[in-house]
Amino acid sequence: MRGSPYAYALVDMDAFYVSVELQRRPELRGLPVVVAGSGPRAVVTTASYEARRFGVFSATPASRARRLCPDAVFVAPDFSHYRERSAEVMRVLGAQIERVEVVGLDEAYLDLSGLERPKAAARQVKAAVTAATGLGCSIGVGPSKLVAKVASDADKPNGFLALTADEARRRFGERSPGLIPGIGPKTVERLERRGVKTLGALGGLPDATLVEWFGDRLGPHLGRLARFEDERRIETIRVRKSESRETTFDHDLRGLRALEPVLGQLTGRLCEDLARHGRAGRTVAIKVRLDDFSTLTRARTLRVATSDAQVVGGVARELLHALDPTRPVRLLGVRVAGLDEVEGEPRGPADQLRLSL
DNA sequence: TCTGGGGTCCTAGGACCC
DNA sequence: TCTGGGGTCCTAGGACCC
Repeated sequence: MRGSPYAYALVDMDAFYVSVELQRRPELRGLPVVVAGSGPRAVVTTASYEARRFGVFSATPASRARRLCPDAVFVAPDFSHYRERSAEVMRVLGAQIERVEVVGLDEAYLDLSGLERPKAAARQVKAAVTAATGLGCSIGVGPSKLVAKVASDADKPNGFLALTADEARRRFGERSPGLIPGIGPKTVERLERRGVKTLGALGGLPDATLVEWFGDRLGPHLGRLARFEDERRIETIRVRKSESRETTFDHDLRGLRALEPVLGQLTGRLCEDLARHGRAGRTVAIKVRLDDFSTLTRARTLRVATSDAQVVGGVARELLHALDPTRPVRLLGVRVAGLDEVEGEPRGPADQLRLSL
């Protein structure tokens, strides 16, 4: 990118799950299609652009989606299929560009730094993805991940937009801070309460003010984001730090008697997958969401990492008994964290010596 | 008819150590 | 007795992302 030694692209697959389903069921093309679970508490995973016109988006409760768009075709999600199609897409990206950071099933950053014509390279990637998979994508290009991401969001579906940081500031200066990934609804509200309604206004605030409002780390960070200042680099390898299984009940459950078998099933699934991948962790945690949507977590850290269902299950059960929720429970989850630490043993002086050598 | 599932990172406070 | 300061580990909650 002009003036910057760095260049990144963000590739975002257009309505990915829906697009994948439409390839299997082409007769649905042009119709409002919604990928969503079937239970009473299901939410929309992805909505086709036709369905979005009715106000149906990702995370819309399925019941509400039905009301907003009674003619929509509902399709049950098939994540193992989406994972396969995602791998196909990522293989195309990897064949075109050396350094790729996969962000989710439908998103990836490309490092275009050092290429003579980064924009041309990104256009070529877009064509290659569609040629190889038949799926559409939108690509943003910029001198930082942030500019690339916001540019990709600004021109979709089937979009392509390259911006400098300066161009991004000018183009989005009057837009809400919520446009920036990392500035969510809570922060937008806190800003609005203080009269800050645009990215331009936020970016122009003195650090001292932002520190006063949001603390000495978050405050200045928000200012930098608003000015599209972003130093993050591509991370081609991500180490998973925790793994969890959780479930929301169709109807709330009450009492340990009802919850315990579910906890056992969740633990079984989690530990089986952990063991299969040779992963283990030291911290066992449970998560309980009550009928009022408040969420409680309890955790205990062990001396030794484990993926043993008996061990994890025993700790999880103890945590649940100690918590003993009296209100009806709508969600129960179990998590193992600390997966990235040294295998097995706690860190004594000998380990520290070994690690420092 | 409210609000999935799987993650990451940050903050704040307490315990504990030197 | 009127009271350090820094560092690490841990827990709980919360914001946010795809």
